[in-house]
Amino acid sequence: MPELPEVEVTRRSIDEPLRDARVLGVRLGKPLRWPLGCRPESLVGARIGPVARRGKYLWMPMLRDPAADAGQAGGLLMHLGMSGSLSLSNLPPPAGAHDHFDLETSRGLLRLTDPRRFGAVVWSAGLDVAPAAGLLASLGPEPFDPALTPSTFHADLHTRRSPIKTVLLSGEVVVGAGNIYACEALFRAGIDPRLRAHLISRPRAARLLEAIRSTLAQALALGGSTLRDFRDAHGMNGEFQASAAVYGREGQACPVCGTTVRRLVQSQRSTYFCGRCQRR
DNA sequence: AGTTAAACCTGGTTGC
DNA sequence: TGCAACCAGGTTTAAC
Repeated sequence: MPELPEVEVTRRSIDEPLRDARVLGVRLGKPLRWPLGCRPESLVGARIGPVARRGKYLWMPMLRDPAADAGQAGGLLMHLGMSGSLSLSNLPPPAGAHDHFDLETSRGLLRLTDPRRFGAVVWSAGLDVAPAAGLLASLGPEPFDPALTPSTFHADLHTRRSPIKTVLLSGEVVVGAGNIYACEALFRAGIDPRLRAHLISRPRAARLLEAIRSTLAQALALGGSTLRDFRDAHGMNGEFQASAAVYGREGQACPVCGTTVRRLVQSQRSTYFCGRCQRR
């Protein structure tokens, strides 16, 4: 479910409601991708700081007041995997079969529901995202980072020989575009997803960067994409999927030229594209 | 070293 | 109706 827009929508839906909330308890369900990395009880008493995002990861600071608090300061690095979503509620229903992490706080219960359990909640000591860098080390720049320019983007693409679709999915050149938005951005940029990244010209790289930004920005404004089950922490679904030109539309007419949208498999993921609008 | 397959899981949909 | 096969928003790990 969650690419950058969905994760950011989620972040915005929990940041303010949980600000300065106290952790009252933790409940763990089945194992997620990685172990929590600390005793669940050790989180009790912490104060939740501003929730941040890096790529598709969320960072929730667990602050301590040194005066009368022996607990360790750090934070929780959270990932929604393929099927995860967070919900925040004052009257939560009993934990279901797919509810694998509950953070009981003074401002409601934050719950991670994740049927496939590709998601994660990992403790990391330290007050910033950076120390949790083990998992974040290979991430490329944020799509809206001003330091990411057509020049740097083009230079990075120039070092990759894989198909551009695969390179975008790797998140090593720019983070945030998953399968839906990589397909949509390539469509908007008029680039064939099979084109090897290093062969992309400077002007086309500039156009692709702009397409990635406009696609992610539009998705964010529409609350993300809800293909099956994505919801923000208040239960609101996204609306971007209705705006998708090619994703999930194999066999349908391209909205621009009418050519039949095709599907192919790259890196074991479906790629949707228009063979006429998108060129090598 | 760089690129590609396999793996982690569950559930919904499709087709015989 | 039953059951096998395939599909799904991600990312690490192992293998060419």
